[in-house]
Amino acid sequence: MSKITITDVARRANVSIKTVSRVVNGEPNVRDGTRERVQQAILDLDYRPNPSARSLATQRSYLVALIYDDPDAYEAPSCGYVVNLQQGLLSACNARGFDLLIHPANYRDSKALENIAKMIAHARPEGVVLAAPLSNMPDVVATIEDSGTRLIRLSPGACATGQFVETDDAEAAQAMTSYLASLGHRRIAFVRGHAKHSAVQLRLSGYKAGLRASGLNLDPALIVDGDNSIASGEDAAAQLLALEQPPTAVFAANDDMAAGILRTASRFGVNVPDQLSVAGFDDISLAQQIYPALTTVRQPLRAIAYRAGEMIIDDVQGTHEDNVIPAEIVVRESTAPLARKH
Amino acid sequence: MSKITITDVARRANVSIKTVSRVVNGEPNVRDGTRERVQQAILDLDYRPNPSARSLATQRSYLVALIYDDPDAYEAPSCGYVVNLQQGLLSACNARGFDLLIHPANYRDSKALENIAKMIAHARPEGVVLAAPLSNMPDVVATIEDSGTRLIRLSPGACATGQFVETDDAEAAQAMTSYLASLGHRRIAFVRGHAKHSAVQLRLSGYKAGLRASGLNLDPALIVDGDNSIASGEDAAAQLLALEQPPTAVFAANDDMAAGILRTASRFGVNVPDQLSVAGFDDISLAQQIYPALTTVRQPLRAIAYRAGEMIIDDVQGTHEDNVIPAEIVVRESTAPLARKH
DNA sequence: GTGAAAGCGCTAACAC
DNA sequence: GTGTTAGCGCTTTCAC
Repeated sequence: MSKITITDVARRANVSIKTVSRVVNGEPNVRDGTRERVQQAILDLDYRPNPSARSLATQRSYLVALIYDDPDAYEAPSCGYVVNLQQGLLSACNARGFDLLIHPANYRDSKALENIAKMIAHARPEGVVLAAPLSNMPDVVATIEDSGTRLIRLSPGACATGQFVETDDAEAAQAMTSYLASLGHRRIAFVRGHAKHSAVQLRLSGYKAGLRASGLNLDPALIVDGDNSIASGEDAAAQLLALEQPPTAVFAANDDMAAGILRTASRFGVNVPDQLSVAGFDDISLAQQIYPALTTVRQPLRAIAYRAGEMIIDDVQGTHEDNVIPAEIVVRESTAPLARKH
Repeated sequence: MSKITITDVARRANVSIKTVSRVVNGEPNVRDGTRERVQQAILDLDYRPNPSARSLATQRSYLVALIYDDPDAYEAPSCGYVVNLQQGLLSACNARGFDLLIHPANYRDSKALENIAKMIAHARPEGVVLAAPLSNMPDVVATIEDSGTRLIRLSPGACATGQFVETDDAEAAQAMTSYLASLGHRRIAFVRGHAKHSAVQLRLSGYKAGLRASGLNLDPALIVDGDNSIASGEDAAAQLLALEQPPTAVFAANDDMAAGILRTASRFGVNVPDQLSVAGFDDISLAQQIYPALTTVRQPLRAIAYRAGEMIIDDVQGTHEDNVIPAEIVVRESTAPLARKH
């Protein structure tokens, strides 16, 4: 409990408290010599500005809040999502002397909106980062906006108004397709996801763009439907492997379906990746637990959250492009260069 | 940004700000009528005390910090641990008007201690909750104690000095053993974990106590060594199933070994749980992902963290017993009543 | 029971 | 360049 105040520093450096304040806040209009004297006094005394006093005087909280869907904690998958966002946002905050408030909101709870409003009214964060899928929910968005707090939404999907940060699913799918093509594959299949998922359409068009960019023709027989489940991946693979000219690579619109493809391949005695390359999307934890470990697309969650933090704290808007963070391709064991024909 | 201050409320209720302060803080010496008038004014105006002003005046921060080992975020297992602790602590904090500060510390980083000290000096939390395994590290503990902040350690293991909250591994192992006995099993084997792990000894003695409590004799042939790995679980199971009188239930000192036992059983054509019941310890995410899903012991992380929060905020010590939270037995598919002999 | 006044540690506005 | 003086919104004496 350092009881050292700005007055102590001022006395020791033989200046007024205002000058100390200037030095602490890096304001101009301080002679170099004075500045150094003050800095020395700060070091000597191990002075730390009192954040409450500062907040009170500036009418600012130096706080950012992260609101996310309350992960029903014993389920692992969503935990990774949350923890990554926390870390990314935390680095942005700490680098700027801000603190982070976390607020898990259970949207199935009727009091969720009330709790959010209460938290904002109580802690008065300078901005709120709203994670998906909450970022898609109009009432949640409205609640935060009504509070007058700055709001950055993460991957808001279709209704992308206001400020947001996201990854471009189409671009990522294109990159993965191009990656598969770069391995020499010419017959690259695509397994679509559930039609309702808005990202699905983007991933499909990214696949098409990837083919085009790689100078490959689109063969409609190589595009099959799935519904995001493992089972549908199994079915899709069975269908594809039964083709007269089966694909040498399959890109599934999510990891679960890719896992299903792996299963079918194993059942058909098709070796992955030697005879068939398989790629997924999302990088769920399953992706590295199955064998062969799945090559997939990963959202750069930390970078996304970091960017959101910057936007709030540095009060920047950024061009649309600044706020679309490219996804990463994670190459694991399920993809390999096309085997040469004999 | 509610700009309503205590003065506004005082004016509307025709009292002095001190009286409003009394009402807000539930202090005595306010006539009932006055109190009601003030409360009505607070509601009418939607008044929220300014936390910074309060902190400044009271010299308190109304903050609790949670320090945990920085989960290398893309690995799921540790995420669940962290998120559960956060949630438990958060509920304790929110219920008391406190906020939670999270501080992931990477102990492999040479600046970790410095960062912890910096966080404490900057934010001045009223207490720190230190999660395992950091709670075992003398330098981390010393850094926090030097700051003068109140410290509660979680599962500190051997060196349990000062205040801490933990689960009793021995008691939990005893409960699981008794549970297996209650299913009718008389030959219950135990697979020990890595000798270096301090909890291992406790789990073994809990097993022994469980047998005793259930009126079963200890058969040394039913206690085999493992090293906490899946492979060692496979070996142990092979050894146990080869016995003249094999066990009808196996309790492994951790989930990984239990998973290994499941594998061997499948290889031997032994059906789990019909012919063999298998139980683990820890409830790692793998436990519910494998088939059959594993019956296991789970640390009540939320309850532990909640208790730690209480200790800090309510400034209670609690008896040793209050601070030992019993683990939960999670019954899934890998255990069943002993099949009757024909 | 209630209120007036002082002060928590800082920044902002304005002198000098 | 530097210092003086008021607050920021609350709690805390201590008087009434």
